[in-house]
Amino acid sequence: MLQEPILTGSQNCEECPIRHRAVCARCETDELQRLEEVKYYRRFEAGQPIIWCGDRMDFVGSVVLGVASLTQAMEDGRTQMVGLLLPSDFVGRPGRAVAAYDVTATTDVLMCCFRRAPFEALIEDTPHIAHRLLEMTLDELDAAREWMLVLGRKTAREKIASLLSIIARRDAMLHIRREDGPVVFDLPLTREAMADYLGLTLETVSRQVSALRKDGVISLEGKRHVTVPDISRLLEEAGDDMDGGLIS
Amino acid sequence: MLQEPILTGSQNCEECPIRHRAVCARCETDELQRLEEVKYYRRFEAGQPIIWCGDRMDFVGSVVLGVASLTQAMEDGRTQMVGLLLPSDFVGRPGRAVAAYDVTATTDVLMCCFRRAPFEALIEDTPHIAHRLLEMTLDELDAAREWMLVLGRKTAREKIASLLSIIARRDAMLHIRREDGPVVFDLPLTREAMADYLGLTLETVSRQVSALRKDGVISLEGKRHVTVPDISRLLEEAGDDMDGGLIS
DNA sequence: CGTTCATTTGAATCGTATCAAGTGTCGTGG
DNA sequence: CCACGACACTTGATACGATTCAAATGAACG
Repeated sequence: MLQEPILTGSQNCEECPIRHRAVCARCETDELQRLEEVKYYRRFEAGQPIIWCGDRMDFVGSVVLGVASLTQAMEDGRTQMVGLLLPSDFVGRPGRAVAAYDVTATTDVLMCCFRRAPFEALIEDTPHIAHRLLEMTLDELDAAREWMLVLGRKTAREKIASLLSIIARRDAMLHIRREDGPVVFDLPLTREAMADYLGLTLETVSRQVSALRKDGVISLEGKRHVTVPDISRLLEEAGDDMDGGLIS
Repeated sequence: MLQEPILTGSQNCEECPIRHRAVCARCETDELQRLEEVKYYRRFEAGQPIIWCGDRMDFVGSVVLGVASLTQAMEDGRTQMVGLLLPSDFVGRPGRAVAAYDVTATTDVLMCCFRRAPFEALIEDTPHIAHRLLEMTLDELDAAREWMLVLGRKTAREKIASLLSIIARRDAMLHIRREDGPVVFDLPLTREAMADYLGLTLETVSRQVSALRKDGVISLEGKRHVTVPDISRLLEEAGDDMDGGLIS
């Protein structure tokens, strides 16, 4: 398991892959310097916990590389994913010392961490950071609400199609691609994680993925590599009618 | 329908019932004055739309009195409530000109509105407002995530118990009451609104409310007035084990 | 008194969960 | 090189919970 992928933290903010999307996006050079003083990098292997619910948090930070998940659990073991953390997403809540959710590395993850106390002080007197954080929080709230519609009202098949759409859309934002060609991506989630995301069992996830494959909505190579020949067909299956618009 | 209840907008912020919980909570007197310059009141009758999804928004604002709901709809009519707006809750997203959700008055509602453009300018140079808005948005995000667990993983009975707990908890925050006495409140929602909140049908809501009544978890006078003899019993039914703690 | 609307209740159906078994792939150790 | 277990995933049979469709009840109002 001691592969060393691209996870070497660039110490330099200017070259950081999330420089223009993370909480620091709007910072000027001098503001970045103040951030760098309280920042450090941490790596987590796929499957490893990043934070346990109830733990004291001595840092907040950004996902730089990889995928992490925010989950909530009931005592009897039922769990629900409540956030999918992709590169540039923020972890932790300023002003809160104790974690409210479990955070787990879904793939190998590189986090850019800020010591909590000095970061909170920075928020107070750096409007560029506070503003960006507000903007990001509003975006997350919108995402959470879209997700609520999925959880509350969509069928299993629609839920799977919705999840695939979300991942496809994100991928479309990163890798530039032709307008109407097939979309190709790797699922960063196991069937179980997909189930926790969608409020289903892993068996139902498996069945519905197979069904979408049989119906030609997607095709698979291996278990994780997905090709979507016609993205608007997938969106139709998801029950959304935002036709075509990959860039939200 | 032309009842005129307590919905007379106090023009004076100092006497406003949500003065210390709304977006203006942290404002100093001079900051309040700048807000007052761009503020006006609007009333909405129960059942009336406040904003339609896709509408241009020329204001943002706070719910002062009453209950409103934020809902998302699919083309085929399925709808999911994604926010329950109580007094002091904020409506609208600074920086966004077009409404993303339908907003409907569930009861009679009094809103304190701010013209959008000047309000956005105020955010820029009034850290007290920006900060409070961030704090409120983070709270809403937490609420949305708790709700996602309810939608994704709880049974119909647990969903109803969860909703009643949430309303009971809110009521406990407003009306001071003895530590361990019975909790009494009015449901501000119809069975259909409850169903839209919980991702159920109204028939299932009705059945589960009846079941909780038969099992002595709650008692009803009329359809809407609820008495909870033992709040910890209700929390147990909700599947939460936050025992007793009414104040979160 | 009749209409309307919210709610309740009943019976049948359907979708997803549950329980159980089986497949395929990978890495390890004999 | 093959047997082994571990793990992720698939598939099947059955059970159960919530939906659907339908009808009945009750309160509010003109």
